[in-house]
Amino acid sequence: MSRKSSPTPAADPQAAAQPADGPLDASLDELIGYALRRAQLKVFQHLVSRLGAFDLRPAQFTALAIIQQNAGLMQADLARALAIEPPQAVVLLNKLESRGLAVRVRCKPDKRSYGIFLSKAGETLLKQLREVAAQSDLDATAALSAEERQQLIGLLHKIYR
Amino acid sequence: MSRKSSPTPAADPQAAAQPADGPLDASLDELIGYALRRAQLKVFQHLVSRLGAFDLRPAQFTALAIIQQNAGLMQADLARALAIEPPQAVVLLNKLESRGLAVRVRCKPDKRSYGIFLSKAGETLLKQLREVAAQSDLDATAALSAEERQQLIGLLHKIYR
DNA sequence: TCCGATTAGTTAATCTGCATAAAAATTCTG
DNA sequence: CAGAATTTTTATGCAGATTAACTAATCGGA
Repeated sequence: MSRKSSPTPAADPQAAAQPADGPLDASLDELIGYALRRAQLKVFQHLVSRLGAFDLRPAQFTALAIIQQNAGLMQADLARALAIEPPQAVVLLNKLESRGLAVRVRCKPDKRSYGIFLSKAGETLLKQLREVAAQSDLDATAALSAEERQQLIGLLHKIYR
Repeated sequence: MSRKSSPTPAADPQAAAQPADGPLDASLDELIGYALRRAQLKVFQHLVSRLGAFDLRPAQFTALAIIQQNAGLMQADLARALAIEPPQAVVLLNKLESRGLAVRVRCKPDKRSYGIFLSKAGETLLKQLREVAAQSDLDATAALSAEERQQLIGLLHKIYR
């Protein structure tokens, strides 16, 4: 029995899987949100399987890219950039650091915070990961032409910019 | 390590407290997967907040649409269509049934399985929900023109079809 | 017919990801 | 210097999802 009266239904970050493939139709294909979800799921899962070879998850890959692009940033900045809460940034960084991919460096002026940097190994790995991700992207969107990909990127940017 | 010649340029807390779209760049914007995820997140969260008024989540809305479009289907079919595991379909259906939106009807030839149907109330609500979802879609993609929306839908369909 | 294998659905235990809250350390301010 | 504010960390809890195990019903051959 579900005794879930749900007093606060609004704050719901990541929800369950919505769509799928199969013979069944939901007659929802004209909704951008529905199409977005299904396409995103496919591309995402593709990337997950590729990053699995490195025992990494997409969020960790993204974190590495953010750290490289903003070397020396603080954890709070990283959390904001990833749209996660600070405690999550801690566990994420712990993993990256325990693998020797990133390092926390105490800030001289403010000893509360750290500057975050990629290690040499992190830099090297990230370079590989970028190639892997780019290839995964191409594979997952093999049905599109190069122009269509650019078109799609442009449209998506308009939505979230 | 490396050159920290620029003394902590990360001191850029920024007033814009927007989650995923902050001042920080990940240099990942040319990846379709990255753009897809960010756009999907925005549109999805928009829909979540709209459906919150009905105490429903996107997966439940999708389930209603699938049930309507495939009246009499079995739970295993529903699970497959939603890309979820059977136990999850049970929870989902329990919720819908306890709200009087869907019904399980014992199959005559095979008393193990049920046929799933929308109730009258389910039909009525789904009609509303389709309008809500369509409006949410438009709101979340207000930056796009009508043509661009059609273009986008077409490109997305190519990815997941 | 009867017994084993299979299938549909359910239940329960567990895992995971994420959020909220509180704690610890440091800095800032008046 | 005392108190407020901040950066990070720890602790706790919750909702969603997966696996394994259980029940009930059907099927298939000896």
